[in-house]
Amino acid sequence: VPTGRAPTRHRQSDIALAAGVSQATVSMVLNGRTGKGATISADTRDRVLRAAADLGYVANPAARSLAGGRNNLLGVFTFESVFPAESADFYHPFLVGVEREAEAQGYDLVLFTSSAGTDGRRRIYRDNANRLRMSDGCVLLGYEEDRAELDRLAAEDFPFVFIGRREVPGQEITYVAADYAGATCEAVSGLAELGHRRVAYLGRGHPDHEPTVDREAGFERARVRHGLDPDPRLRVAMPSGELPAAALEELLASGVTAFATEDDAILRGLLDFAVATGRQPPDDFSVVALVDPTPQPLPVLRQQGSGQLEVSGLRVPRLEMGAAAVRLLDELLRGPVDAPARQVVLSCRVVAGTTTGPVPQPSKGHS
Amino acid sequence: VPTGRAPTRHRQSDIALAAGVSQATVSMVLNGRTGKGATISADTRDRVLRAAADLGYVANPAARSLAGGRNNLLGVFTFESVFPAESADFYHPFLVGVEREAEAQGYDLVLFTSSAGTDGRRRIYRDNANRLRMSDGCVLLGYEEDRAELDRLAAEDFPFVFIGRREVPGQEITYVAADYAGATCEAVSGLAELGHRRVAYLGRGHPDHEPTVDREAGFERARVRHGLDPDPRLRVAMPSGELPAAALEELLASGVTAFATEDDAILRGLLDFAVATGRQPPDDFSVVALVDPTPQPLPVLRQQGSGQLEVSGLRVPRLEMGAAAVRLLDELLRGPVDAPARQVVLSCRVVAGTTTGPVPQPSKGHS
DNA sequence: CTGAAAGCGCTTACAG
DNA sequence: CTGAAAGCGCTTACAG
Repeated sequence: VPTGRAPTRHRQSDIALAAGVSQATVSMVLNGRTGKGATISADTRDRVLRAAADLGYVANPAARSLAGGRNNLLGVFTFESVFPAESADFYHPFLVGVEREAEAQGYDLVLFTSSAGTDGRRRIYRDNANRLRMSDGCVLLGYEEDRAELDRLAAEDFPFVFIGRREVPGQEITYVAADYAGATCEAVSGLAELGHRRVAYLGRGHPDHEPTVDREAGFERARVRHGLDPDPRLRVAMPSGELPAAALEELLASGVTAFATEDDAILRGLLDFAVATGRQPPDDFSVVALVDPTPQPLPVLRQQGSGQLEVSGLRVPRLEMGAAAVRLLDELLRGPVDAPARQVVLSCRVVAGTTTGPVPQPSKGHS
Repeated sequence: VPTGRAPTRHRQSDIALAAGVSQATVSMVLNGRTGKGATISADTRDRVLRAAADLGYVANPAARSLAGGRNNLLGVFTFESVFPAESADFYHPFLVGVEREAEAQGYDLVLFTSSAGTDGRRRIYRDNANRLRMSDGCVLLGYEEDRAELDRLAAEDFPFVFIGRREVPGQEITYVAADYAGATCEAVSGLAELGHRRVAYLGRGHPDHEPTVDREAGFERARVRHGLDPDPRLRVAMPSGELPAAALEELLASGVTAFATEDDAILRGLLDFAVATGRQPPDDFSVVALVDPTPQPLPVLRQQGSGQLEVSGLRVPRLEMGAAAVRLLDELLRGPVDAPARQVVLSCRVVAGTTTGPVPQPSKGHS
């Protein structure tokens, strides 16, 4: 006998009593059930409805979902150690997209905030249990995902959608990704069309990370297509996100006229370098960013001409990706259990901003 | 017989089978039950725990809460029509506070995104059900709350905490509020100490809204304390948030030297008026804002001296309020069912910014 | 057209 | 120390 706090609430059996029908009939009326050879006389209907109104009846959602099997709850899980509820966070727009589409589809959202591990990283599996199962299905995101956890999750039959391309060995998983390869190719092609021939790729050099692989592939595609300099020294791996000024000077001295930056930290490092050395894109070199600059103020450049600094490069459709993830998850939940995994790839906008321009006049001879 | 995809999910009876015990024992072990004359042998405990881990067991939250147990799920509900996941939203910092404290306390969060009504307003009661009951308890927020719904919720015995002071007739509810009265008094007293005697209160004029009542009470306290002009025309009610320039001109002509603005729209309207008429706080009049200006750029004033424009006035401790709400809710959930409602009031910081200064020299005689 | 019954997955007295 | 049983409030075949 539970000690619950519920005694004040009425249940279907109370209505049934008041209306002089069975509890099952109350359920049917309240849910507007019709087909299945079940019809309710108008009279009964009215009595039930009136009794329900009189008693201020409210269905117990827990009981409802227990009986019906579904929660109407979509999970949101991120591997990032800080839940991206901060504004100006890179992940925030994904969440906004998820939330809007969840609203449109009539789902509530569970934010798995409880699962921070001792190291500050979030974990799916805690005490050897998968808390995501609290929800009907889950949207996952985060750059630094834990592959072991992801592999284990993929091995279960729990429905989930990753935001971002991720490959799990031996499994097909459902994801919604940005077309980093295509957009990078487009952005770098833009540089080539401006005349740039020695373009440096400044990246983290994570060879196992799909988003990096995609950008590098797009870069290579543009390089081949436009006959850009294949010099391997132009592929700069900077795992910490920092590159010494000396190395940048060396690249410039070697004839590099444009940079593609893989992430925000690298972009900012490059702009800081420009400020520190009195340089100015696009006069001294061009820059394309391979991901949106975050809204934090950018380093102020020497003189920004008439208008604002607008970084050239990709714009990841984060809102749309979040919304698409929810739609995919919804399809997963509605479809048959054995439906195949699906992959959706959304195009990025490529912006011609104020950080790209023609090849600067070489100070030293360079054809 | 439900058609769901649930059969893959393990339940306590599966563990019981695997561990060779009864389902009830599994429940006890999993819930760490001890007292009540119920003890479990270490051996049984281990077997159950191991089986649960092997099967990746996770409790069904609906079943748990139906049976009177707990979910570890805290709800977040806002009456605002757009869920405040947008950055730069007034409500966003509340949510960040809620989320951080939820993480600290080990709760997951349910965002009730599904409950948008046809009019775009969110509703607690939909399809005759209180969906909040999906969670163990709920944090509510939103300026334009629906009193009928709030009253109905208060009449139930569902645990919730409102962020903001709200009074429900005949009920004590638990809330965490900002001390608008005290902070408004402090801010207006600051004006008085600068010599202002005719201070206008620009508000929405919602006499039933507690935050408005509190600010007006604080204003009145300061007025009496400092012998400010009691002229009732200085209490300006502008329900739409807009006041015609002519009315502002009239106030200034009548000798008003300072304004207290109740919300962000009114503040911006006043600053726009200043820009449009070539005026400049604090040279031509002083302004204190009775709520934080949102991060959107403010109207650019004629000349902002050496530094930035910083609006004088209150700073609502929104993060702290969100966190406090979760702590209150946690106490409600841990405490006895009949524990009394609690009210927590947090102080606001009062900032002396760049929009307040000494009384301008009167253009027309005015003592 | 409506009722009796089973069952969703749990928690909690209550017997052993 | 552990099991059998009741019950939380619903939905849904299945009989009438």
